[in-house]
Amino acid sequence: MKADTLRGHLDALLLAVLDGRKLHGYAIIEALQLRTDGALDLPTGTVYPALRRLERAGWLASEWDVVSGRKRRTYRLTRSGEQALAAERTEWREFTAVIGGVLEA
Amino acid sequence: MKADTLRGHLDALLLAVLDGRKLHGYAIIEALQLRTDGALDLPTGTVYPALRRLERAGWLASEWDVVSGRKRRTYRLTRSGEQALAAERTEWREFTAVIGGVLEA
DNA sequence: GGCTACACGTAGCCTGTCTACATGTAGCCA
DNA sequence: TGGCTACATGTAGACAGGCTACGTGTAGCC
Repeated sequence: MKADTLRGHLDALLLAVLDGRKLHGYAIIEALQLRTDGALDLPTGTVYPALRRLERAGWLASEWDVVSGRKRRTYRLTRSGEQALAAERTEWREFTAVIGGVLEA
Repeated sequence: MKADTLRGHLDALLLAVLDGRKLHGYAIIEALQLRTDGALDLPTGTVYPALRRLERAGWLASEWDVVSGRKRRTYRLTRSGEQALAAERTEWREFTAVIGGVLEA
C-alpha cells in the first residue's frame, strides 16, 4: 500500500483494534497485521507516539503490567474513546462515499 | 471532512475527474464540488500545483485556449494517465478493504 | 556467548496538502 | 467610472503527521 494513504486514519485504526479488548503496543501491531493479512505493518515509531497522543486526548487509558519479566503498557478504550471510535467510523463511511463516488463515477 | 484524510488520494481524484473529458483547473474544482455535493472543495493552491506535477509525470497533457478573453489551460489524460488511473482505482479498492476491514471487524 | 523475538520509546526528517498571497480579465450595477 | 464579484492561474512558505533511524533492555534458545 502506498505511503501516506494511511494519513488521517491511524487514530481510527488504533481505536478500532482496541474495541472490546485490552492490548499492549507490540500486540496492537501484530493484531493489525493479522486482521489485514500482513497488508498493514506499522512501524513502532508510528504506533507508540500515536498511542501516547490518544491517551493524552483522553481516548485511551493505560497501565503497566509485567509478564514473565517484561514490562508492558496495556491500553484500553475509555468511554470517550468509544465515542471517538464511533465518530471515526462515521467519518470513514463519509470519506469512502465521497472519494469512491468520484473514482467510480 | 477532516483535513489530511485526502492525503495520497488527490492524484486519483484529479485523474478520475478528467476521465473521458477535458477540463481546465477551475472547472476541475467545480466538477469535484458538484460530484460530491460540496463535500470536496479543493483550494486552488492544492489543485494547480498537483496538475503541473501530474503533467510532469506524463499522466496529463495540457494546452492553452482562450475563451472570451480569458486564458485557460485545459488538461486531458494521456494514455499512461489512463493506466495510472486504473492503477489508482485498484489501489483505492485495496486501501478501503484493508482499513474498512479493521474498522468494521 | 551470540542471536532472535519481544517490548518500549524519542528525535528529527520528509513530503504532500493547505494558507496566504499575487496577478489579471469580464461583466454587472450604482 | 469606480467598485465589486466571478472567473482563472499561479507561487512561496507553513504545517503536520507518519516514517526512518536510533537507543534501551529482557527472555530464551542453541
